[in-house]
Amino acid sequence: MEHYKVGEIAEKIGVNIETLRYYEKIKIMPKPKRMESRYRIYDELDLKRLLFIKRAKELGFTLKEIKELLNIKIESTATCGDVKHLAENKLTDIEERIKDLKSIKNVLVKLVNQCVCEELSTDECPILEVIDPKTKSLKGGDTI
Amino acid sequence: MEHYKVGEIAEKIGVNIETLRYYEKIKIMPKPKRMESRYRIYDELDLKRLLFIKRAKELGFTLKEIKELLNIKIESTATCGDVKHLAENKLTDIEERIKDLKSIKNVLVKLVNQCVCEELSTDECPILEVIDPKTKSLKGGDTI
DNA sequence: ATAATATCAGTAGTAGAGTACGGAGTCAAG
DNA sequence: CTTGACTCCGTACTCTACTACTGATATTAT
Repeated sequence: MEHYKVGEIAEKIGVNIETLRYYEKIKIMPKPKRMESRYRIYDELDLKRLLFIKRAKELGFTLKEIKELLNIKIESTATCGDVKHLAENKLTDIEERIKDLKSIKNVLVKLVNQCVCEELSTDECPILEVIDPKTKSLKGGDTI
Repeated sequence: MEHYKVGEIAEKIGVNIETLRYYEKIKIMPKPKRMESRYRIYDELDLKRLLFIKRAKELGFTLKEIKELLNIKIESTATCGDVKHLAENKLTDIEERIKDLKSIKNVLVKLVNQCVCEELSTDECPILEVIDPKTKSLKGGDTI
């Protein structure tokens, strides 16, 4: 099994070393094993976890939410049904994100293909039409 | 045309009044018209813009990026070709977001349908497999 | 007309997510 | 066996995106 020192893994995923210590502190990353010198050692699983965290952040999840996503299966206190229920909520959230991103994408596609930029009055920005006002905010609902 | 006072529109979209003043300050929202009393007045277009900002934020865009998205068509200094080029980059970014969200979605669907939570060892978290490490980070590229 | 409520502008404070700094211990090359 | 690079830990600082507070006007309800 590959293993890395903190500087190596930081380099590999493109984050600051301090970020790794920070993730450890807020418990989104587990405490890594240590060498005799107390240097941290990371493995492939840590690498995967960090890549997931990085991308999920870019996709708009908070570290708190990412922690929940990563812990979905470990919640041994919850019944399988509970976990299922919560996973379903995350799923709904993600489906809505995909839907809205697709709407934005469509507008950009039109913009790129037709190059309509000159033809639009300053007042009508096509991108404003993509969000359906009927979509209610789901904030404050269930969390996993 | 409908119009709203700051408190009304804040209520309508579910943000703090101060947030509206903040958005005005950082110029992501235009300066609104005023009543004789100097009270701000917002209209339907402002409402749409604010809904877009709110949702785009939830989708992981920064206010800076959202500003760029909203200004894509107004950049009259840029040639149509430039705008097109930049819109294409945004498009690529969004397509990748959709792709990765779909991967996460698939894992959650499996989780929900098969309720595999009990069957997995603590070590193997299915969600960690969704991000393809070959995907390079595109940070620092073009911005609009 | 007057109390309660809303808005004004400016400034200060907060939460989340890092990022930097400093002095000490560790390792690897010359 | 020392010099330079790496890592350790704790603490302090930064940046983004708000959020709160204040004392002064403005509007609205009774």
